[in-house]
Amino acid sequence: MISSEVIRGYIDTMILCVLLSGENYGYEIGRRIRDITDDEYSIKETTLYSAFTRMERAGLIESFPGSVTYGKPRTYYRLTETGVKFYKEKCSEWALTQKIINKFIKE
Amino acid sequence: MISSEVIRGYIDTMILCVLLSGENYGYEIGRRIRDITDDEYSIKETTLYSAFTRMERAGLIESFPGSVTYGKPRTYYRLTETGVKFYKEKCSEWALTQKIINKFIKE
DNA sequence: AAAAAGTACTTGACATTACGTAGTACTTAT
DNA sequence: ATAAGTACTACGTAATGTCAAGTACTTTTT
Repeated sequence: MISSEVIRGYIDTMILCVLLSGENYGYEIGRRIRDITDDEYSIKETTLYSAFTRMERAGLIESFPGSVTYGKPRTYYRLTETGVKFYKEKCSEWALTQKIINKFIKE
Repeated sequence: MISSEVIRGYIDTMILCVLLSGENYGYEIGRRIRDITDDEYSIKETTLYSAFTRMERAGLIESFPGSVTYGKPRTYYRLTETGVKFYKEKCSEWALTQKIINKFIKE
């Protein structure tokens, strides 16, 4: 399991990516992230939910109550236009980041 | 210029990489980092010097006063064995990080 | 000679972020 | 009835990168 100091700065991108394939709620988004990475990365619950707060405040996502319940009532999230734009910017930035960091990596 | 929230977690690796090619002092290390990245990343002075403090405390580097002066007296740094080991670990970790984040990046 | 620019480092405060700990609330499986 | 799983919340904390400002010393420019 990877340390998350590394992933820092890409938590939001991961969440946005999952939301690209449709609206979803916290717990399931967390599961999707674990699945997508083949268990190599698992986002902490607190990290996830605090990211939602931050991202909604920043206008990247919108929340709405879910109708189906199983356990505590779900809160669903969907992407905003700003969110999609932000995601695309992050993708470009990631290319540059890799390019830069790779210059300091050997073998 | 790239946002540094992204680079976070690899500042130390960059510094260690520069020190791999020989002992050096802060200001010059900063310049080397800028050069290596073709001006695409420039480390902030405070970031650099606070990294030295942290890394020396962690035993990754050792400091010693420089004999040549030009401007304020220089403080030189060299790698420790722990530092070299840490650097290698970071290189492996970077491979994994890329693999993980790339799963959330489109086009 | 004086002023400016460049080198080299220091100090203190701050915002952001990921995460630990703990707890709530509700449903299904044992 | 109990445990386990689902789903979220609240509070506090440590680490990190950075801003603002300043010190100290050398070389270049005017």
